Amino acid sequence: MMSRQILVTSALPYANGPIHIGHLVEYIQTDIWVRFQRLRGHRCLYVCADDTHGTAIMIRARAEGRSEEDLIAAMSEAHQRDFAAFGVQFDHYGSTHSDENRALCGEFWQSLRQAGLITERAIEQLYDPEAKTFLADRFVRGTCPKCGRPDQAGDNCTCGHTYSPTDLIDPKSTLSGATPVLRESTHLFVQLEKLRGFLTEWVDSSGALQEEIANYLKGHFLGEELRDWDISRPAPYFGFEIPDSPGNYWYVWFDAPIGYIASTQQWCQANGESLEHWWKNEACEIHHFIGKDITYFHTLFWPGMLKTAGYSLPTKVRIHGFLTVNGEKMSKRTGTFVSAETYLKHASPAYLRYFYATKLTPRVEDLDLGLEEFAQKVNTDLVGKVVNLASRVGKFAHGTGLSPQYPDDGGLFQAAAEAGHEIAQAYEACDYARAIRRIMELADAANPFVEHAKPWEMKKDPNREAELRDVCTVALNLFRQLSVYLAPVLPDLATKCGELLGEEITSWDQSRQPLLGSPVGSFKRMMDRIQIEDLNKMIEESKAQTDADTPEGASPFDDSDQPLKDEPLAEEITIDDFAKVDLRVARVIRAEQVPEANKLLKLTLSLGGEETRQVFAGIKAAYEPEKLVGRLVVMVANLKPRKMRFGLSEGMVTASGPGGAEVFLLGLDEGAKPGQRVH
RNA sequence: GGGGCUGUAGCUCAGUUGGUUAGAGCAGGGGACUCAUAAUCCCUGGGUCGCGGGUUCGAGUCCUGCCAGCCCUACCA
Repeated sequence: MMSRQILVTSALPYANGPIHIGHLVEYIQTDIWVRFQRLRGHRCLYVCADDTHGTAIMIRARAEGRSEEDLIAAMSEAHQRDFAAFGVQFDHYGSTHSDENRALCGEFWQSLRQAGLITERAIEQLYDPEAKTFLADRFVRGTCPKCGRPDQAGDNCTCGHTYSPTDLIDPKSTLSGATPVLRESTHLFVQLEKLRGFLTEWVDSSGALQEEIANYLKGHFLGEELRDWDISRPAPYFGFEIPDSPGNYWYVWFDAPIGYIASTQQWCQANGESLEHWWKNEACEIHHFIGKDITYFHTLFWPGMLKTAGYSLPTKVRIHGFLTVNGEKMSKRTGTFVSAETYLKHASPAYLRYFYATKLTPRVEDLDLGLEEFAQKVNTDLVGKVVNLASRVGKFAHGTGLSPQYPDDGGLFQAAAEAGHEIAQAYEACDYARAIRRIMELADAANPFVEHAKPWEMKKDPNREAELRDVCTVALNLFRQLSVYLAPVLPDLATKCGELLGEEITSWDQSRQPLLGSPVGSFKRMMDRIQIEDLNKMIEESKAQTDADTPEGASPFDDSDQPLKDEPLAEEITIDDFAKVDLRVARVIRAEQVPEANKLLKLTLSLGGEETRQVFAGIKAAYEPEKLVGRLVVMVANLKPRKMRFGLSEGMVTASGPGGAEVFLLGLDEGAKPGQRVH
């Protein structure tokens, strides 16, 4: 087999927070791939770095009263410690805040200038006069211009409306509380449209992208004119100042991917290699592992930049989905937002590596960590099947050693050796789920062999020692094959296997030849079962950390303060004001879909007797019409009727919640009668 | 509304270019064993392959319409 030269990257984690189990999907996925390539004898360089620039870092450093450099150094250390603990082995871990990166950014910039891709224009942006900084959308809050809700984010409201922060009524800076002013500044843009020909061709036929991603890009971006990419930010900004545009800085997404190259360069300098050999060499493959959220930076801007600057284009951009826990988005409130550090206190990194491997496919699908499934899979597959194989003959084998010739095992070893091709293909294609499935089939075939051979009976008969040794030889060699195949995922298990059998596992080909005639070390427990209680404790601890972040404490209920933050209390009113609103108990007597409406249901409400009202309610995503019929609701009965596209709405049904599927109708206790007023 | 993806046993998923009675693991039920971390082994129940059309001698697999879910994006309130 020809040895390949491969450069691999994972996305650069942002230096604004700790690594959590969601990040780890990607780093574990990448690390498995890298270890696999090395086991196959390929030359593989794995580089990464902290992504350190941008307003968020600047703000956080200020808030903590220290320099940005100080903050990012501490973060980098924490990140690297977490990665190391999970067995993620980089050849080099750099930082985008490095001299090498600054120089490379300058080089890319020059190329873009020379290619005539840079343009300038003035844009208006909100500016915080107290904090003396321009405000990114998320640092502005104000009243929604559409629905009038106060304290909404800079780019969209909980009502679903999207707008520009300059449209907000009464905007406030979240940094200082000051009222931002509109200020004009010059921004620099990359005219991506000029690269359309190249990008279309690359997306279509380079083979670098998963099919669904290529479809998405073609349907979504390349279908219309590509917008200019705003690539600069005015001072103050933590980043690199643009040499030929004083007072302006490269936007963090310009220098972040260049950080891949800068980090490689640092490694090259330390190891006496040339950067060109890795980044301007057709023989060198380049693989980027990223999450779906940063797809378009890596599949449009980045190839465009590389092409313009004369660097190699990615061989593959391998995009994965997000992590969900117990079927839901990770959330601090439910304790499923687990940091790497917290995880490590409760469970072994090997478990997570294995579980992720069983779930990872080449598709851009979200991956669910069901805690029950997690524990069950690790306990059954790894402890019950794989390690058990060694565990059950370990004691016998220590006495006998391995047979000088490989005994008849009914073809098990041979079959497993042949399965190696298929397993390798699956690893190569990032289809770890498939690889693991095949490996577990082998483990499933191995245990019955021991069962039927009954080594424990042989042990009792001194005349059968040779037979016993043969059984051990088979079981341990099958175990060794599994360890080789699992080595990319479980390097520690491979190490322990190597120690037990006296030969380190360093190559995939070790799965093809049995180990014979050598002594066997004393068996040591290789892996423990997960206790589900440990995982529960992990969740509890994560939850507790969140509570600690929001002091108040001592409440027996752990309701979040977020709803109140999202929608603060309205101004005081008198009882007479309240009396103007006529709230009535009503019974839903009909509930229908409105075919043309996305969010609305058409309700017919009875106020008792013959009195009915037709009301359109935005609760389609939250309620099925059939289940509403018959129930009591509270309606605003004296609201001025409103003509809507679908008909007249003669009132309003009361409910809480931000909208969408999270809408909760007000209910009534037993005994209430339609038509009764709510006081 | 537009785009992308998904929909196969209770759960997690496999089903290669369409080809015999649709598979695995786990969970469930029954039994066996004791070397092993209440591990293992044997047997076993369970599916109108989201729904409807079409192409075909033959469709989970191809085409089409619809439904549901997730994501992106827009609009409407």
